[in-house]
Amino acid sequence: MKLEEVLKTSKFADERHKATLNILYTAYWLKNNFSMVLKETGITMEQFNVLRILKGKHPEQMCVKDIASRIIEKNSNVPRIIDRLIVKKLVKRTPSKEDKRETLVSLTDKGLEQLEAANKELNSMDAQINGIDNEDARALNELLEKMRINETI
Amino acid sequence: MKLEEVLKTSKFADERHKATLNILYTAYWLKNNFSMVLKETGITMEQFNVLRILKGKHPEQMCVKDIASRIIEKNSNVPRIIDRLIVKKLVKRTPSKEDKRETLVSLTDKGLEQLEAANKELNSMDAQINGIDNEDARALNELLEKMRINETI
DNA sequence: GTAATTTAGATGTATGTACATACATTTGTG
DNA sequence: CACAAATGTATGTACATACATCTAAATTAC
Repeated sequence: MKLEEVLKTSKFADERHKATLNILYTAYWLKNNFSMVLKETGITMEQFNVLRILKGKHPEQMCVKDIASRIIEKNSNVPRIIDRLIVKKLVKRTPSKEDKRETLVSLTDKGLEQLEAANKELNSMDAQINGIDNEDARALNELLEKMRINETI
Repeated sequence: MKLEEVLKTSKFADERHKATLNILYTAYWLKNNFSMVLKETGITMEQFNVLRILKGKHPEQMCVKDIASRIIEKNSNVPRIIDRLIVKKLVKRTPSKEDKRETLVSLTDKGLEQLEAANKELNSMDAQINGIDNEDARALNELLEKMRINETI
């Protein structure tokens, strides 16, 4: 769907302005689709992201700071996301012995299980709704990284 | 900056998967930059968006539903964003006479003034941080709209 | 070796999102 | 006209974000 239809307006100053809004809307659209699928498994997208990051080191532990550095939304409050994952018994949290300031977090068996179930569903959803192939995706990645050329954050 | 550096990982299943994360991150990056500029004027990006939409009809009024249909994040709670703009005296809200269910909202002078000041600063920020030209932007818009080919929301 | 600084994480507050629900008003249908 | 359904808006709750501040622990500077 064209952005003009989505936002019921055609008042874009130029293609650059439209691209900015288009990225914001596409991210919203992606998040919405992901969230719908994840809802069935009872976790939010932010919680899924933390589980996904933990899987990268599984069965080892990661400290909160390491998780935070790999998360997309850098301002996320990782300790609070972990709180909710603990309640659901998807991760466990233990104080570090080397550095007593740190908290170490790792996936539980249940967490790994739920993550893999969620991944399966997300992949099949993505295959259905995402209309680009790997070649398009490569071009898209180049353009996005070109846009962020003056990385300020 | 490459996404690999941003997320401190290179574990992308393929270019499509990377593109998904790249869009999410670029939207986050855009929002963050916009928010930083808007912070000086004391409004959030969501509040700015409502002001921007109202300006499209200024000095006429818009009902809440019309505002909601033009906003990017369709699940936003527009009445509550308006609440906060009222407190800051940037918009005013009056009950509709034609349809007593509706609430009509319009920019105040102060609202218009703040909006234009914010726009000036946002444009100069965009010129500094956004590394694409209009031709790139056109390609980007095409790819994003191709991605959303199976619009489900 | 102790004070100052930095770092890791937790927590409080304001704002926003996602979603369910409530309520008044309008519209459609017999 | 009556009454069910749809519509426009507001509100409550759980979760998340943005950001400031706090505590404890580690690092550094002198």
